[in-house]
Amino acid sequence: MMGIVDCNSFYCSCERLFRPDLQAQPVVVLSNNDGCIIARTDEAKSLGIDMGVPFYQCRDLLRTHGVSAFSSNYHLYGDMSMRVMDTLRHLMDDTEGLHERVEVYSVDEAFLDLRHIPADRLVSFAMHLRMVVEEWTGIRVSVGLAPTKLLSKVANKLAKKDKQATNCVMVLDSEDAIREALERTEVGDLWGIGRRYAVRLRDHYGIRTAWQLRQMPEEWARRQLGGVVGVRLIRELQGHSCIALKDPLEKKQMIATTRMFGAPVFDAGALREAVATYTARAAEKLRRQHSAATTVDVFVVTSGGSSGSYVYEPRSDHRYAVLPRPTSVTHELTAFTLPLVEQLYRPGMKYLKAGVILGGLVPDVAIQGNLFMPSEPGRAKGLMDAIDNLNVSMRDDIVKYAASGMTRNWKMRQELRSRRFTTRWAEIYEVH
DNA sequence: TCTGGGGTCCTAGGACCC
DNA sequence: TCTGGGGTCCTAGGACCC
Repeated sequence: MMGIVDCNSFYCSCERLFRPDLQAQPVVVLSNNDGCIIARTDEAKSLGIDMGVPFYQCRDLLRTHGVSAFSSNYHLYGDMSMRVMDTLRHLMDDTEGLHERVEVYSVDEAFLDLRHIPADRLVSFAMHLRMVVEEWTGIRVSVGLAPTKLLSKVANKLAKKDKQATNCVMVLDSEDAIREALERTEVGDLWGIGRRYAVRLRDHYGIRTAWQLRQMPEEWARRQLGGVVGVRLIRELQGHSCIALKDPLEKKQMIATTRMFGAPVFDAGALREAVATYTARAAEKLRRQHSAATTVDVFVVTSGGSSGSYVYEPRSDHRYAVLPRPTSVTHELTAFTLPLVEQLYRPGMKYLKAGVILGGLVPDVAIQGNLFMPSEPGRAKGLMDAIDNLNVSMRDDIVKYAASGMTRNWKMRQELRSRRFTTRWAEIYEVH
C-alpha cells in the first residue's frame, strides 16, 4: 500500500500556530507581491473565496467578513515543513534501513511506502500518524491510503472533503471502496488531469468521473493523454502501482529564480540589478546541491497591452548562453547572464518580471575542464563557501555583489508578513 | 493601479554519427 | 530506375504538479 500525508491549509495553519486567536476564524495567505490568494482555511473557502483570485479583487469581501490576510512567510512555512517531515520519517522509521519510506513531494505533502504495515493495522496506523504530527508540530494533516500513489491521492482528497465523517483519514483497501471513491471523483480532480485534459475528456468522450476514465483502454490513453504518462495513469487507477517512491537524494535538473517586480521596471540598470540578484540566488541553490551549471537562460516578461488598453497581456522573451565550462561561482554566472540582459533590453518597454534558469547541471566534484580556459584555482570556490556561510549564519544577504544593487526599487511587496518566529532570534515569539 | 514561483516529464523533429 | 538502418543528442513546446 501507498499513502499520502497532506497538511490541511498548510500556510494558513502555520500562521495560526502563532495566532491562536485565529483558530476558528477565516484566514488566507497571499502569493509573492501580495498578488493573489494561494491558501485558504475552510472558513475562508465557505465564504466563496476561490484559489488563485487576485487579492485586489476580493479585498472588500475579505474586509466585510473579517478575514485575516497574510503575505507569504517562507521562512516560517519552510521550517514548519521540515518539522512535519522529520516527524513522519521518525514514525516510518525502518530499522532494517533497506530503503526510504518517505518521499517529500512538496512543502506540505509526503508519499509513504507502507508495505511493512499489516493490512489490518492500516487504519490505526494512519490515525496514529495524524495524531502524533499534530501533537509534535501543531499542524493538522489528512491521510489517504490505497494500493497506488494516484489512488492514495484520491483517498486523501475525499478525506479532506468531509473531515467530520472521515476524521481526515481514508483507506481504500477493497475493490468496492475503490469503485465508490472513483465514482465520487470528478475526472478533473485526478492527479495528472489538468484543466485542458478535463475539458477534452468531457467534451470529446463524455468522461466525467474517474471511474469512467478507468474503463478506457491503455492504447487510447497513449494517444489522448500524453503517451506513457496516460498509460501509467490508467494503470494506477486500476490499482497497479507503477509510480514508485522517488529517491530523496536525486538532484534537481534545472534551477530557477524568477520574480514578479514590486513595481514595473523601465530602465536597464534596475533590470540588471534584478537579474544579478536572481543569478546569485540561483547559484546559492546550485551550490547547496553541489552542482554546476552548463547553460544559463534569462527571460523577461513585458506588459504587452497597447497603451490605454485594459487587457493584461504579458509577453515573454528569453536568451540563453552555453558556458565554456560548468560553474557554480556567482560572478562567473553573472558574466554570462548580464550580457543577455543587454540583448533583451528595449528602451521604453515596461518590464513586469524577470528570471534566471540554470540548466545542464552536473556534479561539481568532477567538473570537466576546458582546454581553452585557465583551470579553476579553487579560490573562487572558497569565496563562495565563505559568502554562503555568512549569509546563512548572520542574516540574508549580509554579503552580496554590488551588481545586485543597493536601492532595489523593484523588490516585491510584502506588506502583511508575520514574523519569522522560528528561524530568526530577533523575531522570536515573546510571552510577557 | 493591482494577477506567484519553481519544478517535472514527455514528444516531435532536426542534426549528426557510424 | 535506383537512394539503408539504427542510434544519440539537442531544443522547443505542451501538458502537468503544488
